[in-house]
Amino acid sequence: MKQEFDPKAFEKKWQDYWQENGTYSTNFESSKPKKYILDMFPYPSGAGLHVGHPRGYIGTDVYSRFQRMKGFEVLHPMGFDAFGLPAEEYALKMKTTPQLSVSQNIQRYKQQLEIMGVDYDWSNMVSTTDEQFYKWTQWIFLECYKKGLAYESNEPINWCPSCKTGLANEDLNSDGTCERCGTLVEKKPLRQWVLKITDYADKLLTGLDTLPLWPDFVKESQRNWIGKSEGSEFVFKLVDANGNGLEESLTVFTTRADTLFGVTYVVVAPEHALVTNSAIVNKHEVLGYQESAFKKNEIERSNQTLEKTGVKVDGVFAVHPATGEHIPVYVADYVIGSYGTGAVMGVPAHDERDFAFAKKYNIPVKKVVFIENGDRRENEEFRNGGCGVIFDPATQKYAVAKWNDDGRVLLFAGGVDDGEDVHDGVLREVKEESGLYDIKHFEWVDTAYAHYFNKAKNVNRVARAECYLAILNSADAQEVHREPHENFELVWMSAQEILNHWIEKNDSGLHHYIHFFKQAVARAIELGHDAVSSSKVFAANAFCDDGIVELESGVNGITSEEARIKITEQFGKKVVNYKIRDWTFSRQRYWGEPIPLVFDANHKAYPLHMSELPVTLPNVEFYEPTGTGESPLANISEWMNVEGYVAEDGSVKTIKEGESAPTGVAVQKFTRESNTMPGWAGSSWYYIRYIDMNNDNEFISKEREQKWLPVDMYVGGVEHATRHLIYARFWHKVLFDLGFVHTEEPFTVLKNQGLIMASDGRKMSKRWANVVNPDDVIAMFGADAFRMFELFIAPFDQTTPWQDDGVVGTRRFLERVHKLMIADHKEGEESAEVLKALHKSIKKLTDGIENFAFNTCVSDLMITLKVLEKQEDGVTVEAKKIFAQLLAPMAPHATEEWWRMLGEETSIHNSAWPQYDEKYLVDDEMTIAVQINGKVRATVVIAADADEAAVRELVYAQEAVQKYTTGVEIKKEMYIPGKIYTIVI
RNA sequence: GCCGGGAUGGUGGAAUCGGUAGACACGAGGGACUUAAAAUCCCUUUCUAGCAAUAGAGUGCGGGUUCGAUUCCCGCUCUCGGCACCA
Repeated sequence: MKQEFDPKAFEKKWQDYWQENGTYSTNFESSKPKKYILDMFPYPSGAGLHVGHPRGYIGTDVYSRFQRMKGFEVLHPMGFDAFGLPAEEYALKMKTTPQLSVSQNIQRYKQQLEIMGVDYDWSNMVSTTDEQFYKWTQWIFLECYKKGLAYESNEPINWCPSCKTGLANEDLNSDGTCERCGTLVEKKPLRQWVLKITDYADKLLTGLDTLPLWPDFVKESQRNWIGKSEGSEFVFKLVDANGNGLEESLTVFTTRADTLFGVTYVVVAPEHALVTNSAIVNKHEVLGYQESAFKKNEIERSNQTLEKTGVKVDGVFAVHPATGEHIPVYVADYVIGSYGTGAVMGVPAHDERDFAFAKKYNIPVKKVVFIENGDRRENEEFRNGGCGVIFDPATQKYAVAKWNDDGRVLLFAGGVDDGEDVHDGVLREVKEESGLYDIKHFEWVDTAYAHYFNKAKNVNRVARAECYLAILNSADAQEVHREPHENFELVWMSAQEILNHWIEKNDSGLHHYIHFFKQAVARAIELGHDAVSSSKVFAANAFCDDGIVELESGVNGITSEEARIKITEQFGKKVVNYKIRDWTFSRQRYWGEPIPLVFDANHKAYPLHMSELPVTLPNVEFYEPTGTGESPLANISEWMNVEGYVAEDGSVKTIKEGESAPTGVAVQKFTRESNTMPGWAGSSWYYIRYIDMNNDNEFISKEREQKWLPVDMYVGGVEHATRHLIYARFWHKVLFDLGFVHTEEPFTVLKNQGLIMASDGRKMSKRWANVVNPDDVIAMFGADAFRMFELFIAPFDQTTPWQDDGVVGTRRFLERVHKLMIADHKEGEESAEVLKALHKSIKKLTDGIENFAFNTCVSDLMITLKVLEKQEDGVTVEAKKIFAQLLAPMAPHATEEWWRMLGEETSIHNSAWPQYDEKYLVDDEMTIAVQINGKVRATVVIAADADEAAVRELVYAQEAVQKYTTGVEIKKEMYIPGKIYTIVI
């Protein structure tokens, strides 16, 4: 053993030793309990790994080493996801074939992982591009096909003109550009295979509730992506300009059935079938609009700030399902053709988008949902009433009642007598209370329901209050006779002053006044009377909250929730909608798994027989995408065209050279499906294959599946929160329903490693020239120091910047450990101090590694090392061994070296994880902080079993305590055992 | 806009069944060793005042509960992520 700590001298040696001796190989038939620990396998790009990538691999490496030492049979495999666009693009750029470049990239990745000393068993590695692997990817596709989950479609799909392939929704950025190249995708009708993931939408959603050990944000992202929305559908019959019924009708989807009576128009997406209806009078205009809408790209269409556009459909009217009213029909591209029914009911009063549209096209706004203020109470007495917002155009001020007792400012308001018309009643009250009789315009603005307690009468009340806008002709006031309890006077204020006053009061009882007032002012501005109020604060808008719905105008209403149920039952039906779309599974590219189907002369599709798998990719020189909607494979006639026959099970068997069909079976010509699968296919099930890599007969044997699934710990990047993790869960659930796997979910625990940013705060990227290469760090500091720093840098799941000069800290630590290890052993009994430090450390590390709290584990070992280092007569060999074992998962090379040096003959990584003994953990004395008025003024050290009286005596013996307590009255004191003695003076 | 995280020294971060804030590490400053430098070792390092003892302030901001709040409650700000004209 050298005196110097020299990682270069032993790292490679042990890496070779571990591989040669199968130190980490998995015994699948072991009787030990299993732990399946999995990394999201990398996509081997040409750039290699930077220091951010291995963070997750190091985390699972530590975790799997720990579990192995704890006695589990561990499966911690690694592989490569290498089909798909990026690999093909890279090969094209390098003027080579993807077969070659992928195998080179895999070699490079493998090397980089190897020098980190990660505990993969490389003899158990998968690549999605291996024929023996994708044979089973094709098999799973066929199972989906046979179950009716794969269908051929010619619907317009996302087409990337640059990548020359169709893409799934999941392959797009949120702005509608291609995730690969940033090009705007087009909608293009294309023959394609689609997987019915929507059949599993509900299972994918409810399954999330069975995954308590997944990060919440991942589950939330998936819920968003699936986008379940429960609502109602209503059918609007259509009539022509003469009121004659048309054959077609219009079905709309809404989550706000309670607003049905507020519908003043209906609107369809440009894609909607109605657009081509023969009854339309302004066909030219409507089709022109459709064309211009199709030309808009996703960015333009999805830009909410963009003004809404649309065209009225002349000659066709919709019949309101409840009122029978004939209402106008529009085409507008703010309606999404692919969601719901592609048609919506327009409720300007209660939907912001409809409001904006209605304002632009002068469509009436009809309010049917009214704000509800305060909590519902028992035995409420119903009252009708209202209030007035009084505006004097001459002074541009509003009249309000200022109460003399508390200075509050309120609207002029009053109750309406039984039998009296509300409009007239409120007008009368407003005049009488304000004394302002010369009103030229009096208009209803809104209604509210307010719950309150009337102190004077001692009753709970709910008031239906109508708010009116009153525009004065003149502000001459008549003298008002007020009752003693009407202790207020009229004051004039600007709209902003009144609003500020109410906002300051922060009185929930005023909420509906603020709601009323804003609308009244907005209306005054709209009518051209108020020219000074800020239009931003007083902008007219839609009321989109739930409230009270009046099914008949002016009649006491029901809640939105009740109304949705009632209206849906009466006029429509309940419907559930999902945002998630079926999975576009065809790629018009070379580098992917061929879809194992063939077509006969009539383009009837047949699955290939199991014996035909794998359908291998032909090796070719040219594989550029064609852009025609077929993959380059379509041009390889010797591959495309096969002779075969339909077997008994309906699948097709091809006839190879020297073979012939069974007698009596008709031989036909077939053409292969030329599309290939998307890059996500192989990664949707690879975790299953690791368990039974070399099984030629099944994708996994029943026994191994039963024993090894599900994955116990799955670790990877946050970027896979939706796509990969939805696809994999989807296939797993399909395999579950087919009886091939026994669990409904594939991954029990999911953890995401945080990103490591460059030290400049940006993402590490060639583009910014800020990439730190792990090979360089390892060359300088050694693999163990690198690994430890990756663990130490921050909590595992937290994004954090890389620090170039940080690795030196863990390197120094290892050098100090080395010094300790090579020092002479202490003979005889270990000191109590060392035992206590070690056992505390065992406890801390055991909990810490289990919880992925690696950063605090590293720091804990540093603290423990300090205790060991300061022992003047050294530490025993047993203590050194325990310390090495604790460190072994994080620093596998150095600890292996020390372990052997200390006389062990088998690998430290197969040794048993140390157990702590509670008896070493108890302290014999405790430190109590003394707080005086909440501030720590002293600490006392006393025997751990001291009682309160003893503590108190010691506390008051402290000079620092006496300084504060002498001659002062002690108001309160208490002792929180083992922690705090607190005194209040 | 809706939903979900986060905010602590010069830096990365530690401590949350409420109980001595700043562990551990980097960096910085000082010292030892050395002809010198590197490496190593020791000391200091939240801010303000003070030679010091010490005092005051302090966990994004404003309130509240409590003997005591980084931790719990209410109201905000900023920031990162997911979804977004999804009716």
